Amino acid sequence: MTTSTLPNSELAVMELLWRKGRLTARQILDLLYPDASRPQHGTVQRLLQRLAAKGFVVRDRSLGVNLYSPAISRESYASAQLESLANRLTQGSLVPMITRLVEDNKLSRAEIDKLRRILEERDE
Amino acid sequence: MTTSTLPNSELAVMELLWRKGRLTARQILDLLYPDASRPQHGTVQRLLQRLAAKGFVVRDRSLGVNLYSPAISRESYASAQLESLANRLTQGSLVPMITRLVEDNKLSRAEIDKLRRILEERDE
DNA sequence: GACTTTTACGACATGTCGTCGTACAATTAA
DNA sequence: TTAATTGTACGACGACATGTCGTAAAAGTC
Repeated sequence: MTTSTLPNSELAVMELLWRKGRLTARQILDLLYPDASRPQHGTVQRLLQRLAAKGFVVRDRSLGVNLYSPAISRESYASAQLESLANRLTQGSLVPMITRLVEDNKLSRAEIDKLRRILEERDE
Repeated sequence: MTTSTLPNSELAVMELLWRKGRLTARQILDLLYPDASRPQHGTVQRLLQRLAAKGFVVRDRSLGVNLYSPAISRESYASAQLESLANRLTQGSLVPMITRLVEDNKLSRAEIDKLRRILEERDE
């Protein structure tokens, strides 16, 4: 199951779905193009169709209108991307990347604390 | 400084440079296309040129031939990609991604231990 | 039944990727 | 020092991805 990387436009749609949970195409249109002067219907429909084809959204046809919801959580997508990054660059390990971030002080104290807590839970 | 994401072919070149440190175009050609039947010179040269344009490789012209070496370490590139991933998906935080990986048992005990050690060093 | 909304999808312009080939510069061999 | 070989730069292209419309058919509403 190769979780592909989504292009910006599709990610923007997922972003909305992740935030709101469940939307119609029209709602997405309104949120995505608030100042819509032109009829971008097609665009949204296309994006939704591509996302459905990739298995990222689920269509609920039971009502008259299609309701779209995420088929994958943000965390799943994000962690899959992280895994794929590690596989591509550092033999699947997170260690080199995180080491570097720590050395470069890219992680806040709070972030480090949270990470430590998470890692410790698996370690009783 | 937007560290762009490298396409596969360019990443393959960087992979060699990261491994070997410093190579001529010809060495890269031989390593990249061991069974080279066709004259892929141009391809490698093109890739190298694009990488140079993006600032990923350094050219050393001092000798007759160009010597190419990485301008960015694997760890820098990897951690920059990780940062960009976090910014795009989880408000810049690694916590949600790593939490998910831990919950899904995607991290080995060894990996978890290493990460804990790294995080603790910043914490005396 | 006429009008509006929704859906599906073809089309396309633009851009990136991976690859060649060719023209020119530099090196080496005769 | 010419000729042959090797190295460099870069234009060109097909293939495919991306972002966007438009339109035609299906569904729902008045």
